[in-house]
Amino acid sequence: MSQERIVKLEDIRSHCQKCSLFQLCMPMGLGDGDLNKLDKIIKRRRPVEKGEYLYRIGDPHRSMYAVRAGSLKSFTTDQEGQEQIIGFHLPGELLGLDAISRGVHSCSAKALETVSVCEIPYERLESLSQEIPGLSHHLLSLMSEELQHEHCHMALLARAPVESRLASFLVQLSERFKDRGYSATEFNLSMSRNDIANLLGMAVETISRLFSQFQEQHLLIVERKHIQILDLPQLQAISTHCSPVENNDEDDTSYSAS
Amino acid sequence: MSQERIVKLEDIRSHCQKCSLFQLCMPMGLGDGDLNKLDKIIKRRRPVEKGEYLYRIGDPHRSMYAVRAGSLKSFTTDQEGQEQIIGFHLPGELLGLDAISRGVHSCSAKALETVSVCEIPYERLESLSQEIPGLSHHLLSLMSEELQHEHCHMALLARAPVESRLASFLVQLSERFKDRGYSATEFNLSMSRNDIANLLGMAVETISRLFSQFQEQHLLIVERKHIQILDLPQLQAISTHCSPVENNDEDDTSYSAS
DNA sequence: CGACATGTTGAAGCGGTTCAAGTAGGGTGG
DNA sequence: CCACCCTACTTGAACCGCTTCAACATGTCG
Repeated sequence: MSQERIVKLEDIRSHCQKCSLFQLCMPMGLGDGDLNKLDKIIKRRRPVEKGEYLYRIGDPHRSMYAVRAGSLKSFTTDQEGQEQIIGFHLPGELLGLDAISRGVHSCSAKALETVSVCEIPYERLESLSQEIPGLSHHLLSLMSEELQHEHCHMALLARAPVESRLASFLVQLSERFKDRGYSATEFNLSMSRNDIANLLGMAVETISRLFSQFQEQHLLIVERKHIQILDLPQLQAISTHCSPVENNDEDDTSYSAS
Repeated sequence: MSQERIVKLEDIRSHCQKCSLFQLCMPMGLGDGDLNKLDKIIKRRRPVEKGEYLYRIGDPHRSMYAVRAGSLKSFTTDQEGQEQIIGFHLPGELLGLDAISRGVHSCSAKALETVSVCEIPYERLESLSQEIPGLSHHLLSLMSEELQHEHCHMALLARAPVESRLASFLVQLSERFKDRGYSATEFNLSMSRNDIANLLGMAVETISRLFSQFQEQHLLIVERKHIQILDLPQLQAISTHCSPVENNDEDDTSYSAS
């Protein structure tokens, strides 16, 4: 059993470096010792099936999660039970950063397909922050990135015409897939048209029409969930970029964890 | 000179407890020693005049700010220079939490009127986090609250009709003023109609029409910048609340800084 | 195979924008 | 102090982008 435990840790570590927790661990340049410490607090969970919740609004769970495989949607619910999708989470991305202030989740997370995640308890992560300098800064950094992204999305919802919204969505997906080593021009949508429409603040029918329109313009080929982007530059031209600050790809490297 | 310094610290501390940094310091139950440590890293700045920037997109400034008096707007700028307002900042509120990930500000902050702020350098705040347990958690908590608020705003932009948007905006302002000891039903708007329209993703003309409409419905009295709310319950009914999770007013008290 | 969810396409309607004109403050210079 | 201007705001009317409604098509799953 002791041996089984060791094997499991090895397994997690290799996964961390390759995918899920990459952005959580690597930018800080953790040593082997630190990586071990982090490994030890990570819980595994049984896979979450399509349609099941990872957590719901109001759940007291004090954890954050890293997606290992599959995808999820985050959404809030208004007084009438209407859901508003905040975003989608692909493999290698983190979620659950919203729950810190009140100790309860302020949005729900539902699996779009079978999902496997690593669970990282806040409390243990926070006490670990005392031991690993830079971890705390990194958490703040992650949240600030999320804030930044939501600022862009707000600009999209407030000002952009529908074509720009869908184009932005597709370009952004493309970039995320590319960053994770997948094709930037060919991928499957794990979410329904309804979910896309909800995220972008428009009607489902409009999404359909736009996909058809984009196809007629030879910007992409769409067949149900499958997307093949033919003219990424043109899609980028249609989309709206909110931040004129160019990504200098430095990320956190300029900050030396003291 | 040493005496002058002491007086200044006393001054800051009294200010912190009363207004600006209240939400930053108090929820953690800082002792006198800790409060002194915090006081020491806070810089004063000369007042920022109306129309001047506290910081701009791309500025490398690694600080966060607490508003002592006056108000500001935060906004991003898209490729065509069009601004999208993220939010307004009233006395006692913090801003600049966006700049952590890249080390540069991802939005600009401009004074709507003469503003005085306290500046808190990140780096010194972070090193202070090592000394004061709970400070780091509190920063995360503040950011997560901001995320939560933006989720609501996204739902507003994506789904709500214009009446709900303006009503929500007014109700929210009312609550913020109330929380700070001002009247919940009578206040002055420091921002222009244009800025409100921008924040809520609509045309200036629509804002004007809605103010007139609300006045005809005896929900409020508006005279230029001055707002007097007559029927707050009705305004709340018109507005949309995104989170069904009731504010239990516990805030951070349930979390005992270990 | 049938039933139900999901997606597509067309046509009508409307909420909110855009355009245009007019009003009111607030600041400046004579 | 008034005349002036300029910006902020208001109000009306036409227009249009997108939604809504309706019908149909296509998968998908029991």
